[in-house]
Amino acid sequence: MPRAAAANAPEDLGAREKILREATRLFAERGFEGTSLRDLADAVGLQKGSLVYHFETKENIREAVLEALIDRWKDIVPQIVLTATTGENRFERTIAESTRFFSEDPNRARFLLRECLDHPAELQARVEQLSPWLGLLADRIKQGQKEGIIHRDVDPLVYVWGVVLATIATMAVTGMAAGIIGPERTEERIQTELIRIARTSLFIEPASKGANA
Amino acid sequence: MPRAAAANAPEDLGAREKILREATRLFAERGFEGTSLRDLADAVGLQKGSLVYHFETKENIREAVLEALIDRWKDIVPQIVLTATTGENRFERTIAESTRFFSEDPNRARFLLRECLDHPAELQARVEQLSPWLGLLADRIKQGQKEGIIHRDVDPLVYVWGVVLATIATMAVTGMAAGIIGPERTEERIQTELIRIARTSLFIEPASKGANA
DNA sequence: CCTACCGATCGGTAGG
DNA sequence: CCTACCGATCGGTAGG
Repeated sequence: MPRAAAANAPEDLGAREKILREATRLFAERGFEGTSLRDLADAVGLQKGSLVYHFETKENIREAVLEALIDRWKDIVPQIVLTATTGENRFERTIAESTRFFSEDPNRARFLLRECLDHPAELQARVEQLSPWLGLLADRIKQGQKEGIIHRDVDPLVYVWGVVLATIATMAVTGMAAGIIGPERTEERIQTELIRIARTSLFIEPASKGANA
Repeated sequence: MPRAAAANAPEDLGAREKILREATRLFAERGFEGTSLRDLADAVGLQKGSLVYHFETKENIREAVLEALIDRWKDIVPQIVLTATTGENRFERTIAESTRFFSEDPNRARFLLRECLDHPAELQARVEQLSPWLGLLADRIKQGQKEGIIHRDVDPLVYVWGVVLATIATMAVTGMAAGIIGPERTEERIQTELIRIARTSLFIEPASKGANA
């Protein structure tokens, strides 16, 4: 019986994970303030007292969801940086890997975007933990500038931040775009154009695929 | 005394506008569900019963805030389209005008972004009303493609949607960026890079200022 | 993990 | 536009 925070008995993991999964979805769709413990308990199939048993407070559930999301993100970032520095088609593969995390579950993007709005200071501190990794990507861009294959007037860190933010925002509201750009192949067209903008605004000349150092 | 929706007596405009102004701010900062009628009444300096007297329901306040925001946006869009089709430095001036509406009050961007998350279907319908204007911008891009000054592989509508969304998202979380890209000239650097990305990914060659048709 | 229950606050009404 | 008040729901507690 996990009365405190850290414990995790065998059967317990299932319950905690189920709660976190449904909480991610509901917080993403309706927001933290728009989701009651009752809503969440119903979605999981428990009584709300049981949620308190596992997490003590609603606020703790929010933090656990954020923590789990950022942990999964951290697992992926090193791989992204590696992709950005080795092999062929680096750029396309880097963007694709960055996008996948959010495109495979847009609720991650929605939850993160809501957190940016609800708790900007906390999110800023979290994102600063990723600074070293973003710095590595920025260094790659600086190197490309010296090599003459990347536009000299790119602001490397701002560019990286812009691409990350644009990816999250695009994925978060992906459903809305259909009304403007038409219902056919909406997601694919957005994805393609996002990559095109990111590539064309970065590299100097050969915009065709496979042309990156 | 305006008992119904449409009325507006002389002294009444002041109260309604005050309520809408504080509601925009609070909904932007804390979200609709995170703002109680009590919070709003305190901010305006009234009793919450008085808010109900003016708007009948909390939901009506949300709709009035959205309506007011979109009305102000609609006033600006035609001017933006005009700028995009005449005069020198069209591109820079077009982006600058598009950005100003949100940069002069980031709470507009925050509220709109929250609405996109809270009520995607409703926002989609609203944005569709702007479709003709966005279509005009897309037409300008298509013309530029024929003239050979804009990349042929640009997806015009998706590009326009992407720039609008990136602008709103950037302005909405502008405070967070300082943690990543440093505290100096943060906003200016973001603005500059956003314009650079938009310009470079659109025009084929002469990226220097003043070079647009 | 459930049942029963708590004070506080919610949006909204009534009456003036 | 205020005062007084309503039932419903909120997050959380107690006890098992």
